[in-house]
Amino acid sequence: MGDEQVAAPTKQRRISQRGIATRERILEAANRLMFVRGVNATTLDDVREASQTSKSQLYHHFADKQELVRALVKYRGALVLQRERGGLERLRSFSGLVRWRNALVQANSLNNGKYGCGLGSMAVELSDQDEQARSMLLETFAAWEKLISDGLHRMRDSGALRQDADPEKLATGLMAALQGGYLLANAAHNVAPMEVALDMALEHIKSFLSEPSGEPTR
Amino acid sequence: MGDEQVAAPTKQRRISQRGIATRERILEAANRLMFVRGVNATTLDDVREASQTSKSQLYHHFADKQELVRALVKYRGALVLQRERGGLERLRSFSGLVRWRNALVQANSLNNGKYGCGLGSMAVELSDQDEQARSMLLETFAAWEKLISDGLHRMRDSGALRQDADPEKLATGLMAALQGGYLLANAAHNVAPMEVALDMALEHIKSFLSEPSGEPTR
DNA sequence: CACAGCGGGGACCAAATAGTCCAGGAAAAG
DNA sequence: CTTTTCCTGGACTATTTGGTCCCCGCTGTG
Repeated sequence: MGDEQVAAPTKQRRISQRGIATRERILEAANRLMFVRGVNATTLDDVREASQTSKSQLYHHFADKQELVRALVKYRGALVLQRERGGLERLRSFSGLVRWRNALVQANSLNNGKYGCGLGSMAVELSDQDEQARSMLLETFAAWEKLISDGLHRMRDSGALRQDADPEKLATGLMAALQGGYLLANAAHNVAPMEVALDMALEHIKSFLSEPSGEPTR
Repeated sequence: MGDEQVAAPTKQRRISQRGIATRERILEAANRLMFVRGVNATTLDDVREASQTSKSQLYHHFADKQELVRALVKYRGALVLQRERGGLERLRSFSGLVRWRNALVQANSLNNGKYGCGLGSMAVELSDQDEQARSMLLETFAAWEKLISDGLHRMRDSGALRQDADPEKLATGLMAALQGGYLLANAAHNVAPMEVALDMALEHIKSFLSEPSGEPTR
């Protein structure tokens, strides 16, 4: 009867700069810790200590641990996609793919193959445990693969790749090789298997390159 | 001074049939539960309940959770290797590889891609957490890859594969594609990415098959 | 049948860990 | 400057979970 609220005001909470910074600090700490120890093996107390915050802040910014983890999935996904956009957005040639491969290998070799892929390891840990996290990770993988397949499409359009190349499948295969490579490298504490895996995938893509000159073999 | 024991009697515990059966029951339950929920997300109470045993039995047969997990790594590794030996021991042709691929895909499609590889998911969860488990998993992966590379060696020796094929690298690439495929299939709850990944790896191996007739292209 | 030692049930304990609360301080709005 | 709302510190609670203990039963052996 009284003043009904039209177009619900959403109870918009004011948010201060300091609050944003704290939230960011928590996420950043969770990101680091859960990268090296895994999600389930990291406690909120670890995060609290590493982020120099207190319990109440954790629960002020995140409803519970699950929410923190989900926020981390989003956070890490954004990081990876941003990084990958840099390396793949202008991909137009096979040598660009090789450079991309080298960058990933070099980054992973800095920790001797340890820890694996920030996205892949979360996918393994969370897929059977948090449906929402799984679906976010799935989307992120899709976006990542799309960065690759878009590049491959450009290569096909420019004639570098043959018409019978399937950019989507090639991208999926490359992503699988990358993730499998991360996994084996992590188990071996050695980046070598990841190199072999990526090289296999690149070799496979190479087999779809147009003949530089001369008529096709068949 | 007194009666020093020569050649320590090892305090050999008698072990009854019933004891063996209980231990097996525990391992089998842990295997099932940790396969679907993950290792860290499975509690000892879950295992106790699922195996119809009691706390004291768990600790009678395993020193602590870590030991149980390590025993599971061994147990599961033995299962996988046994299964794979069946499919790979007589591998002599490319079509054999295809059959092997189909069997894996079909098995995984029964759960819509969920849960991933029993070995791979443990590798992700444990590699950064239990050095001993990691090294056992590493050995198991090596043995698994060797089953593959042995088959490829046979194919090369028989002339099916060209001399410039590198069985070890091909096996590593195939294993990475498999593991990456499992991972993506798990995230997607769909076996399709695993198929694409395995097909890529098989296609790559195919490119090393000897020309059935006619002279080599180059 | 008696005895030794393994196997088992389940209560109990202790530590770790998630989650709550409230008072006080900082920052934005009026 | 005053008021309101947000942000923070940190003590406190509840629950989960790994791990211990004790006592009894079973089983095989002499």
